[in-house]
Amino acid sequence: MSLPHPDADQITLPAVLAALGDDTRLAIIGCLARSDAITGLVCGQLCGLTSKTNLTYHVAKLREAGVINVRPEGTRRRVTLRREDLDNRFPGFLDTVIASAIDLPLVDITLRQLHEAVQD
Amino acid sequence: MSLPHPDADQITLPAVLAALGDDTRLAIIGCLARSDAITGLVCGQLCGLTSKTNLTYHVAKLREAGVINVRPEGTRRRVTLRREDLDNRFPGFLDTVIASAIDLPLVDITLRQLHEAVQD
DNA sequence: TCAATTGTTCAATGAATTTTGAACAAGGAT
DNA sequence: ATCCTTGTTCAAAATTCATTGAACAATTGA
Repeated sequence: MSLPHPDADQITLPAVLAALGDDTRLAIIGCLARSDAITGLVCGQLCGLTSKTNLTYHVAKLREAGVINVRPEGTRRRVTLRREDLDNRFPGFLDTVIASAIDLPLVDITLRQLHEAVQD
Repeated sequence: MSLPHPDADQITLPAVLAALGDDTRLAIIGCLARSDAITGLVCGQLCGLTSKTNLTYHVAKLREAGVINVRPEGTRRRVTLRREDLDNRFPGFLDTVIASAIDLPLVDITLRQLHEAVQD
C-alpha cells in the first residue's frame, strides 16, 4: 500500500509536462482545483471522468510526476494538488494550468480564494 | 507557401502541454531558447536531436500547437519561439518551460554548432 | 463473521504516437 | 541545365500510451 511520491526538489518540469499533456489528467486537475483546496477529493468523486481502473492509472501518473498527493484514508484515497510544492518549484505555473483546466463558467471558488485557503 | 499557424488567441494550453510533454520537443525548445531570439534557427541546426524526417514531424507538432513559428526561407525553414504570443496568452509559462528545457542533457548538439547557429 | 465499498493488480487489447527509409520537391549555386 | 542542400510526403514499422475486465485486497459497518 505504499504510495511513493517524489520529494519537492525531485519534481521535474519535463515529467510534469508529460503528466499534464493529457486531457483526462487535465480534467482531474480541474476537478481538484474546483474542490476544497485542503480536503481534496477521493478517487470515487472523479469517476465521472473515466472508469475506476483507468482512474487508478491516471492518478498514479500524476502522483509519480509530483503533481498530486495521494493519501490512504481507510479504503479510500484522498487526492490533493501539491500546490505549495509546485508553486515553490515553478512559480505561477500551476495557476496557468488551472486557469485552462477549469473550463466552467460556474466556478464555486476563485483562484484567489484557493490561494488564501492554502496559506492558512 | 506559408505553413498554417494558429492565431495567438487560438493557442490553447492543453495543446501546448501536449506538445511540450515530449523530450525531443522540449530539447528543440531548449535550443531555440539558447539561440538568438530574433533570428531563431533552421531545422538543420536541430538535426543533432533526431533524424531529418522525424524533425519535420516534431517541428510540425510544435507549430500546430502555436509554440513556434516556421517561416520558409529559400530551401530552409526559419524556426523561432512565439515568445510574445505565449507570454501574452500564458504569462510566465514559457520562462518556466525554458528554464528547465535549457539544461536538458538530451541535447548532443555541439558547442560549435550552437555558436554557428547563433551567429548565423 | 459477512457483505458492501473503494480502489488495486494483472494481462490483454485498442489506439495513438513516434520513428524510419525511400522517393520526391523546391531553391540556390556553379 | 545540373548538382547540391534542405526539408517534405508517404506508407510502414516500432513503440508507447490508454483503456478494459476479471480477480483480488483492504477497510468499514452491520
